[in-house]
Amino acid sequence: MPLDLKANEMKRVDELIGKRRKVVRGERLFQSGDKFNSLFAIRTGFFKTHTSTEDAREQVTGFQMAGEIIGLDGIVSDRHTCDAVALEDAEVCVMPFDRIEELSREITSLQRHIHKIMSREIVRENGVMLLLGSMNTEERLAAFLFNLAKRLQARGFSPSELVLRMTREEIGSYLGMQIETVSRTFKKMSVDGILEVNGRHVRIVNIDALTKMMEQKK
Amino acid sequence: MPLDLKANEMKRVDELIGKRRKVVRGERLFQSGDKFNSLFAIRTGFFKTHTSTEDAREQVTGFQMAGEIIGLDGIVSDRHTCDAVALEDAEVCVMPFDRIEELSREITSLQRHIHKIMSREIVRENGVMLLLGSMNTEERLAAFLFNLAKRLQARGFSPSELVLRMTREEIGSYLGMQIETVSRTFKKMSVDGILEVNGRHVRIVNIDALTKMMEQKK
DNA sequence: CGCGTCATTGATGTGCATCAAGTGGTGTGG
DNA sequence: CCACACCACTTGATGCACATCAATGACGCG
Repeated sequence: MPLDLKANEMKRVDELIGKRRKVVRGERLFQSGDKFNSLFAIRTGFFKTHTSTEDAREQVTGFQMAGEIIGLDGIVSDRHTCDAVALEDAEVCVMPFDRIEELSREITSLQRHIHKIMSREIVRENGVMLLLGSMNTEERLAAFLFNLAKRLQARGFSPSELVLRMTREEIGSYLGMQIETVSRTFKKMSVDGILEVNGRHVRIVNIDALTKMMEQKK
Repeated sequence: MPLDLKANEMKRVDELIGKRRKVVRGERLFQSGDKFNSLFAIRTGFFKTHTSTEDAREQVTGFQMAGEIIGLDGIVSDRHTCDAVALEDAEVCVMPFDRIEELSREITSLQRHIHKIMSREIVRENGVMLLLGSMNTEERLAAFLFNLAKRLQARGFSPSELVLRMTREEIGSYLGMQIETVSRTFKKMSVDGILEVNGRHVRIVNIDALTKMMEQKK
């Protein structure tokens, strides 16, 4: 999201996001129970976040790519309530939340920016609830791919050539379906001429059919 | 959540929440597409929020009771993205968001408070995603009732005597299940001696069994 | 280049949706 | 004040979408 600042403000925001941290593939940026100190802005790489229950059940709650913010879950209780795992080597900006609050008291546009980021996450999760609560498996996978494509496009990548960074299992967890069902649904969509699927390489052949598939009647 | 203020701060926050609005049962407090101006704090009554798609599909995204805040979805795009409907006659405080931001630039504890409210909503939605994505119908209903009971208890009501303000259909929409399944699951839990169910009057007889039911293995 | 992880594919089972019918409670108008 | 209509809910019968079980195939990377 855009955030226009005056030169002197820019400088102060820059120093806020000065510290960097590298996270190698498979490593956790934070995990449930960790003390919350900072938000993280992804510079490069790809993450998943997931919650887990005592009985070892896991639910992937989101996939995040460059330019997105993770860690918002930690604010409410000063502890993180989910895990963030790098799905490929990544680098993040560490943004101490105290400093964010301090600065956003002075820089109105930053304050608004933070609020929008949090609101956007709420709206995003509303969308996932809609997906999980009322769509069948085909619609879910279509919505998932469409969303990925849009985000890649916004970053200047091709919206039709996707390289999935997550396993079928992680997709399944996110979409509330079993790994075999994910696989079969990919197959069906490729038989139907909507996708070309080759492992983690997915090409969207018919974007119109894909969008229609998201809103098919039950 | 607690919010301790000095006397002069208190006064200013008080005037922020000065304006009231009554919403009769069935009426919408706001709906998708409405311009976003204010957050709403529920003084009395009970609400549901739901999203809808073009193809008329609806998903209840939450039920809110006295003391809770609604409208956070509107911040990101300056428009509401869901509907808020009163399930019983209600009164809310109208809190202009501009004023909230203004004040929270001056009152640090208010600023933190707002951030926590938004983060809490994010965490709550994570929980719903877990529920929708990985629990069976019994577990979902158990989790739903347990959550309601906790919130009522926090407000000084009995945690075992519930009067549901929503229909079976609304419960079903929230939990991603059909109305008949909601009904049958209530029945089963009452046969199992966990609940006593009489229409919208529900008594939790065996809270231990209820909590165990939330974490049964798949 | 071999081994383990990830993905595919087929066969079978089942939890929940769907279809269908009926009950009870509540408000309304004759 | 009763009869009717309407709505929310329940209950039973049936079907299907997706889970589960099982086996094999194909990478990717160390």
